[in-house]
Amino acid sequence: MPREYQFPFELRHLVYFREVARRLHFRKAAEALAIAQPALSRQIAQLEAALGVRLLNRSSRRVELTPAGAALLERLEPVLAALSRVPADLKAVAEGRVGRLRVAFTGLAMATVLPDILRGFHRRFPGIRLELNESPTALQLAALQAGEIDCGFFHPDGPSPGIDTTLLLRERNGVLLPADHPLRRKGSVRLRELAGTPFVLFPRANNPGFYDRVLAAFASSGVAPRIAEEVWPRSNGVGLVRAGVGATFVSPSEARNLPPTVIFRKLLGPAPVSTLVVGWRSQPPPPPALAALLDAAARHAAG
Amino acid sequence: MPREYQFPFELRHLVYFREVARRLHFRKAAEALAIAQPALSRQIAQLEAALGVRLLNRSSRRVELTPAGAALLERLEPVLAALSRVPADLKAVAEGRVGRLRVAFTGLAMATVLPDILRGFHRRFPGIRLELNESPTALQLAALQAGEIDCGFFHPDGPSPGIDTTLLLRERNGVLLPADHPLRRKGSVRLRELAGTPFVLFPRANNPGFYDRVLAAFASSGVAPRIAEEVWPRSNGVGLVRAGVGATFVSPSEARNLPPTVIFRKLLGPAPVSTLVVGWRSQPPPPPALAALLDAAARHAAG
DNA sequence: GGAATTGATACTCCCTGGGCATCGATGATA
DNA sequence: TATCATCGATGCCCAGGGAGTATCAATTCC
Repeated sequence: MPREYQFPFELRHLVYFREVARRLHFRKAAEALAIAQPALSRQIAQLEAALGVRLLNRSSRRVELTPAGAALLERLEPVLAALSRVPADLKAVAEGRVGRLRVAFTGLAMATVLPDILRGFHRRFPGIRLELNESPTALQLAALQAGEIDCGFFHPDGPSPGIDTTLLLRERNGVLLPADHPLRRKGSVRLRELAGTPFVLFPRANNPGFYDRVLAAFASSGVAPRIAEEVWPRSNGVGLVRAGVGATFVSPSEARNLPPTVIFRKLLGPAPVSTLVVGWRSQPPPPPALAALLDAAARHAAG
Repeated sequence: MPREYQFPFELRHLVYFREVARRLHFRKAAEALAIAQPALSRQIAQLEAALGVRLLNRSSRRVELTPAGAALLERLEPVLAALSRVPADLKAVAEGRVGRLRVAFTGLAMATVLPDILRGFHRRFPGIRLELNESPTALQLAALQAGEIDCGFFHPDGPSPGIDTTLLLRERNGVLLPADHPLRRKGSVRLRELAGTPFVLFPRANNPGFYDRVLAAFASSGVAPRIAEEVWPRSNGVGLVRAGVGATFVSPSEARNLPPTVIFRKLLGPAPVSTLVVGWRSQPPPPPALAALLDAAARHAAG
């Protein structure tokens, strides 16, 4: 009997028993298992002793299952089948062929680079299930630290300890104006010209770095911003602009995917700068599936 | 690494790994497993080598699961849980507390003793699932020999090799007459008085012993039977009698459960005798669940 | 910077699984 | 009916390897 940690038997006993129970013949089963018949007899006897139950009625001419033996065989089949798949499955997980990635992103990420990155990644790694959740930068950083997500697409406000990042996007923002805005005829505008225009921004806590860059741009233009609304996620800001509530800031990449019911104009002079990175825990090093996604992101940024 | 019969690991490795994966702490896991920490480290290393995959990232201060380790833990939980139930389940099967019995019976058995036997048995062994199938005697004997049923309630025609039986019922049959039969006023009749009455019998092959006893009873009464129909199962014969097709033979026990739309009369003089037994394979000896059913049947016959 | 804690390693012991030879039992065959 | 072949069980031995003890190297905390 094996040392008892929890089970009074070992996988060996179960596999041996299954072979005997299938063939109802010790010698043939032993041959199939590539062991000698006495060894098999002893292992079966051990298993019976460990369970305190007779599994096989055997004369020297016939071997047959007891009800308990039949019940054991029945229960064993699915268990052993599941275990036999484990090695190949784990290899696939380790190599990144199958698995799961928890990915967080901001609205800007989804409006710009993320769809392309995911499309290419999913084509090359169809076995990886992505769990995508929109989330503001601050929450993404906390979730990364806590190990709740594997990577995030966010807008960094300086470096974070233990988090590595790759820059994906760094763009001077332009402004998004309602279709009936007085400056709609101009090809580009200056912040100073927008002194009287109400702006749609977002809660500072969700991305303090960019929020402060917005205020800094206003300040260096010598105007004070009129903040009409704060809205989150940012994608809803476009609707407010279309509704004529005010203007807002968007990056050129984002503007390309907006309908012509709103007007995008480049900013001359001071302008807030959006940065988008993908970030992940530096320790432990990214497992293969994550490494593949990060690689896809980096190549998208470069190409 | 264990000798490779099929799996590159043993249950021990899996249980050890689960403990470490749950606690993320080798020393505490070793303590819980009641082994020394070095032994645990080595078994985990072996498991990783066998799978060709790193399961845990460990520094001397932190232990964490790799994606492959997380996948393994996920797959292990249900498997180990299923295996941990096996010993108790098999014990229950071996003791006859749970299980399955395949029981065949004839119409007469169901019309007489079987319901009582089953009611008592099921109350005392609620864990035993009964699979009940009506089947003629000859088929029951073949099914017993082939191991397709565990016991049968049938009408033996002499002893069968390898089959043990217990007598449950041995009754002189009476006759079942249509309500408008000329002899309906008599309290009992003789076969000789039924010379002109057509009879509803059954295919001889389904119970040749009883069939021949019927013919013998007619012969010793000096009359030749008029056979109107042969029908199977026998319960349908009652319907034909009620329809006025003819008379048939039934045992007094069976007659007690028949509606007053047909008339049962005892037979004086020669009469066929019905015997009902429960039979089972003599080798191997009946497992507990079957033994309990056989015991219930025997006690019903005695009591 | 020292101390404590953690997982890994070196070495040893001995338990136990496996092989070989053989036995007793059971049908098959002549 | 006597012989033979085949089956599973048993006795004996060997060696592989699992577990224990002592110790090491690395990391973190005070």
